[in-house]
Amino acid sequence: MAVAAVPSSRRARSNPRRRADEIIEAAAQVFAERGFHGATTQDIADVLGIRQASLYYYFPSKEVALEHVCARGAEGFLEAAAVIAAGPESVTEKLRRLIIAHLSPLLDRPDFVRVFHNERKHLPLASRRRIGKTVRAYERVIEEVLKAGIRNGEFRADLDPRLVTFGILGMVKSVAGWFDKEAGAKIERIVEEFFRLLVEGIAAGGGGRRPTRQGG
Amino acid sequence: MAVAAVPSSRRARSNPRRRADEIIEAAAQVFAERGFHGATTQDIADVLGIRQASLYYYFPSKEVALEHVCARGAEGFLEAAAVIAAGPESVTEKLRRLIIAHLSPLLDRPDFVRVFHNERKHLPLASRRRIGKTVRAYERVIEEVLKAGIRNGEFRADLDPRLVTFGILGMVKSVAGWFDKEAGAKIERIVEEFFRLLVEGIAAGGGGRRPTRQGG
Amino acid sequence: MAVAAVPSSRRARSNPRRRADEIIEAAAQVFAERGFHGATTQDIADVLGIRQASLYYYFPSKEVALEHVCARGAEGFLEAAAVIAAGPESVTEKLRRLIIAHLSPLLDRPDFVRVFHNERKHLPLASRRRIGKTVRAYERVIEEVLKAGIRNGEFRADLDPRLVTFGILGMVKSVAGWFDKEAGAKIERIVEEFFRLLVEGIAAGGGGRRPTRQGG
Amino acid sequence: MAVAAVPSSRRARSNPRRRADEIIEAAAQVFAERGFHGATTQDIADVLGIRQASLYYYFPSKEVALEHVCARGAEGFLEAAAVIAAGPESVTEKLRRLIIAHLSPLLDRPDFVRVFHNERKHLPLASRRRIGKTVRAYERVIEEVLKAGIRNGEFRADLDPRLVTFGILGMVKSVAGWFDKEAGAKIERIVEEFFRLLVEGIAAGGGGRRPTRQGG
DNA sequence: CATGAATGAGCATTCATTCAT
DNA sequence: GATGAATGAATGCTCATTCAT
Repeated sequence: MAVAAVPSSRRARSNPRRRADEIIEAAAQVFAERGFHGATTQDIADVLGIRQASLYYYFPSKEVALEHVCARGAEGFLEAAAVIAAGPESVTEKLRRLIIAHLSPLLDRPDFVRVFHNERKHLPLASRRRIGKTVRAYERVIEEVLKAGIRNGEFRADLDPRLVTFGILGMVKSVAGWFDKEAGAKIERIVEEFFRLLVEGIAAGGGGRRPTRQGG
Repeated sequence: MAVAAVPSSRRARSNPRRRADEIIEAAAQVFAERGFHGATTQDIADVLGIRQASLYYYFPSKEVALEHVCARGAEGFLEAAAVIAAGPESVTEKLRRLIIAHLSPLLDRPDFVRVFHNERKHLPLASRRRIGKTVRAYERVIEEVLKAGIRNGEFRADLDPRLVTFGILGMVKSVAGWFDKEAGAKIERIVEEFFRLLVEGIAAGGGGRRPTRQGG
Repeated sequence: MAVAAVPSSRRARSNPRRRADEIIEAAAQVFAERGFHGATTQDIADVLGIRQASLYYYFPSKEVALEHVCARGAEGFLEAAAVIAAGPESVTEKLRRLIIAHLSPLLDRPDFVRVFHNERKHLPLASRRRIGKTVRAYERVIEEVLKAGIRNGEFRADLDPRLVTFGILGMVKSVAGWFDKEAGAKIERIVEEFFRLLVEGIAAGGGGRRPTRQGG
Repeated sequence: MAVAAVPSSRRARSNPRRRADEIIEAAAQVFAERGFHGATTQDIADVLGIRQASLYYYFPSKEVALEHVCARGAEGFLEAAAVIAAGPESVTEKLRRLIIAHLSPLLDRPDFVRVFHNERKHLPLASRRRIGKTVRAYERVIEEVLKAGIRNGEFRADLDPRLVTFGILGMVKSVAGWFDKEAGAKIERIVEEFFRLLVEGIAAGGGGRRPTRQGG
């Protein structure tokens, strides 16, 4: 699952496709670390050990590099979620799978996902709009799962599906910010923890206990 | 907590202290919108209707402006949380209050909070370290509340306090990203929804129910 | 003939209006010498003894500088020609005046005129179109004078007004290319020579003589 | 004089000499359209449908390409003019033939001629000097014809041969600038019109009428 | 207080050119 | 013959910052 770790390829025979991907990968890394506007094309070139001008053999502008990075960062999210939503499982199980699907990409392309989350606002208008539509479609998929759960009684009837969608995504998205630091924490543990937190809540023991304003 | 409603102040005789605050406020607005490196001092000057060079009468560098913005964005978080944590209420109620305390600043200085969250990584090393310590202290306060809840039986015994802390903060922090769009949604509704989500979970009926891998 | 228009200037500091004009003047000089694309902004700065970046305080792009230069290079041509065309003189005299009017600007702003002639094709589409209209209007003014001359019998009846217009303009325009080298040659001499060449032709004796294909 | 009708030659086995000529032809086209410094080697390659690097198989530098283009643009002018000047015809007829000789190359290699006229100033010093000598020799040939005409009484005695040479060349050269637009206008018409304009002048009817300053 | 003018440092981008294949 | 890959050297332009007034 880990990236094949293609050596920076000094030898004559590197696949050109691979080379272009390496460039974008370096861009992802640098954009993730310093932000789009905080990163220079020189930084990207330094990662690759090539001259700055050489970058432009592979992509025509820094902005286009960002588009590529964001595209790969967003890749598959909507499709995976749609497949899960269309499945036969209980909504509770679907929720678990959605969390897994949301977090998995962080394992093999964390920088891409981070850049997609944090730097997509710097995309040129056209691609920003396009990607915005995908994001909203993604949110809608989750919202629909929540609604289905409410309808079939698996989830609380008084849930605000939209707000809860944002809450779930916020919680899960935050993982991108600290996943490196906590690299030891297996992603499965995180998934399980968040899944139970979302389904059962924090409260201990017996059932329908309503937390009261004044508490115990 | 109420918005100070400082009129954009075109008057000649405004308190110099106030004027300096206006500058920082404009910086916060622009940094929030375009990011630190994506924003220019010209952008800030434009918001204020003054010349770019005039900014330097009030702060010595763009970086220092970011420090001011982040400082005000982080202001009070730790103290407020510490006060809540030290209070006599149940940990469940403390959790509710912590959420309120976390979200309130968004009401009167949303740009500052956003910049603090998203741009603090561009701070010079010294202040980044300082602010990092505060953040970790803040996280620890919450973690301790969770641990206390586990100890006294209010919270599930198998909770990972650190992971759940991150989850809660992630969920709550995400509000900063969409609060504008959902301006209609009263902050109280959001607090209530997230509070219940965290305490009770999403599942209907008895909280004790263990969600199973294969679900319904 | 030089533009006076010196409004109240400040102290030792030169009038900002003047300064901006100086920049454009340097640009004209450099564009005339090396062509638009052959000239660098550094070249312009060198002429002025300032740093290259300082140019951008006065104009936003090299292209805009070219627009200014061309604008001043084209300035007044159409108006002057229209005034002459509308005058009471004979068309023959009008022709003489048109030649004078065409050449005079070379005396006080030769570089501007040259750049207008040779580099206008490098203008951005919008201003190129605008200036193209002016040029065609200018040509039409001359063409109309020729037609009037044909109608009233001052000029040969079998003249092709359009072709002759181009011929006249071509002849007169060529002066821009060698005026420097021949600086000794007074402009009045050139005007007179070209005027007579155009009106009487080269042939000695009776103008009515038809040159024959086999000549002599 | 007829266009060689070189098919754009996609075939692999074209004569290498021919191929090199095609490269230069493409260069001429692009230099004519955008100017030497405004044209890129990529532009030239695009015209040919080959890669940019491939150009360097045929010529060692862009500057050398310009030398070739200018050389072909200037080719034959001096020789043709010298032959005409040495002929037995009347100077009037010689003038007509000189005009024809000057304009003919525009028919089969207009881009070369244009580049020679407009871009020769960007040639490296050595070839610029060489070509400058040819040009001056060419001008001298014409000047001598004029002088001969003055001496033998065919031309007006008060003509300034040098100035009139420039005037004639300017008028005739200008054709290069608008020949495309007026492609309908047969070159013969232009020659005839300019020839009569130069010999007889614009004025109608009876002979030695001196145009007066105040005219009709 | 504020600004006009200027600039140093840097940045994205271009482009002619090289060279191994 | 031709090209893919790469690069050195600009080039136009931006921007935070300075400073005399």
